[in-house]
Amino acid sequence: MASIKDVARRAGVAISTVSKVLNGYAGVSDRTRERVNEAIEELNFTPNAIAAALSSGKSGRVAFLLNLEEGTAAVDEIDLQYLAGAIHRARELNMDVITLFFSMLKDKGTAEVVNYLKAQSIEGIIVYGMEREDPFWKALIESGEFKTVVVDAPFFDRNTSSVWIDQRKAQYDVARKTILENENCRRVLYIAGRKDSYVTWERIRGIRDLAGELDLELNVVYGDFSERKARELTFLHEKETDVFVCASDLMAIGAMRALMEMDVFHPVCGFDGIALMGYAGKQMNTVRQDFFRISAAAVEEAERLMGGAEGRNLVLDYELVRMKYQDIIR
Amino acid sequence: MASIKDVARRAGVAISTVSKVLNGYAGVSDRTRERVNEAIEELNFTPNAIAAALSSGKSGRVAFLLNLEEGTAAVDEIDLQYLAGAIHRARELNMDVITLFFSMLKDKGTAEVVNYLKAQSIEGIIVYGMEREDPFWKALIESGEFKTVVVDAPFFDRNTSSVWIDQRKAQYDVARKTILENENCRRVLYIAGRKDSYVTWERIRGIRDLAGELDLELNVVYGDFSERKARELTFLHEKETDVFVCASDLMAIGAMRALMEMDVFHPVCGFDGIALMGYAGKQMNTVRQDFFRISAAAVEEAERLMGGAEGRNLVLDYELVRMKYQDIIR
DNA sequence: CTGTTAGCGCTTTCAG
DNA sequence: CTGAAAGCGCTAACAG
Repeated sequence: MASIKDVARRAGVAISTVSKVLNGYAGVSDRTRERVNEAIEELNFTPNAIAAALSSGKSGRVAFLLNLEEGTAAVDEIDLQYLAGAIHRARELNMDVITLFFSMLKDKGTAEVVNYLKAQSIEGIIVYGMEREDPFWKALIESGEFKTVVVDAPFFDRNTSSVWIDQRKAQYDVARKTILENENCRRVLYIAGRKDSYVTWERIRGIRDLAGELDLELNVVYGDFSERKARELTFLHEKETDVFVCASDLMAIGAMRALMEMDVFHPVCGFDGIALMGYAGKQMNTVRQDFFRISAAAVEEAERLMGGAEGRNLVLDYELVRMKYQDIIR
Repeated sequence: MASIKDVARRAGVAISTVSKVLNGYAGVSDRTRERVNEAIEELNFTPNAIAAALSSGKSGRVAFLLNLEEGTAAVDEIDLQYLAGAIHRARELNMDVITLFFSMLKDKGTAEVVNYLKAQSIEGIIVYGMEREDPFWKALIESGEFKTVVVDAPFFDRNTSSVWIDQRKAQYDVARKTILENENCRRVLYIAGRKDSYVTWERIRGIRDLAGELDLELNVVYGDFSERKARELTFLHEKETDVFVCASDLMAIGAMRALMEMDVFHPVCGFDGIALMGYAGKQMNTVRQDFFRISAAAVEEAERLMGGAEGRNLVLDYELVRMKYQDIIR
């Protein structure tokens, strides 16, 4: 591989000049810049990212921390979209993302993890699906060692940003749409997610807003994001329920299956907009979160923080959609 | 962060000695080694991986190249297991894996990609799902610039290894089991995968072996790993078929759905062992490939190659299983 | 605007 | 067995 030295020699300039050109710094005459670019071209030179990182002390490396649960197809889809979004955007921004699994770290102490990440020259962390009370993350964030972007949890400070959609409003919207589209929807069963999840609470607030506004009879139960549990809860509460509002598509599928088995109809709505939903064999309203874009935004936000910006709460928008059967093609 | 210098000073030795201890080289007395280790301990020192990489010219970095197709839940599951396996093993081996998507590279020329990877100090590549005639990979591999591990394709040379299960035998086994467990299975519809996929041909050889041995009437059709196509093919051929042997679980699901819709029974068997299979609502035999382990093996193999070993063909084993309904939990 | 120079933290000869 | 010293390829003052 050609090095910056070769380029400098070829262009007849000093390596610092080449460096300036490479990094787009001012203070290089057009003619010199041109000659350098020519030399770069001719030598097919690409700067060595590792050397640049060591020298500048800036690696542009972000750890992408996934909290993989037991292999579940729906979650796989979401996680993989998160990953794809992050990797694509990172590539565009010339950053490195190092994918890690939470399970690889959680049994270690904060100090050890901080050490590991610093040894890897990781400057930023992107965390998905943080839980309400998560001492591990809290400690890591509060160590102040890393720029952190938290996806789907409202945690931000000087060097931490949060990125998510307005869960409360989204839940309100999708439920409202579903209820207004159908007759006789006074009695709502709200199948919420896991209690320890931040989004769960936001979404509950959304359905509560709606219940207050439309004077609905609201029953909140917890399905823990499980299809099976949602199915069971649906059987259990069918008699006293008009409409089933679910905090995830997977649970909505569970609810719809139960209804199909009982051979009764009630409107159901979901949340997320996963492709797997098609398996319910019906249509339903849902909130389409663009995980790819959310994740891309998280990477951008990480870059912003690494550039010295202050943390903030970044709220992205969402879409209400009616999902139909989708063929699953491999 | 403490540096090697701090450790050296604290232990009262030279940094080169510390380096030797860090890398487990011989030629350090026990007493010195001990003192160094103490100092490391006390300073909570972890060597800077970037500096080590720059200095030694060995980054231990592997690009993990996923060929994501249009988001399909079943593939998501497989890809994520591949990814998880690779990342875990890499962490254990103290390697870095950089996840990349094929789609990010395929529109670039080989030279450009080689350059990019080298700039990132990537020494090894792990490729999944290479196709039969893939000029891009062929060129990349033949550039000889990287140690390559090819998963699920029989491509190996001096610095390329292939890792996979014996697809031919696995297909033979699972079909044999299914046929022997059931009566009247003389007429076999084999729903193969994509023609451009290596595994497709191996699996076809497997079913051919069996057809020859048991004197079956074999009809091979191509379902392209698509559930929908398998479903259509099943409708089309039901009359003249006794047993449906599918080259993937997803296609097996498609076949089973068609049979359920026609309200007829025929044995069906699949391939892969994905969890999604439960959605068929029935049981079926399948080949369980442990994607996690395959991927871990691929990473190990990459390390072996980077250590100077020669490429080889590594064949892992598999399991025949009868999959049942699995709850999908988020 | 351009070039010189001193590192970044570690590895790796090579003398002692 | 131990230590001094020369880089790895690049960045970033700092002189000119």
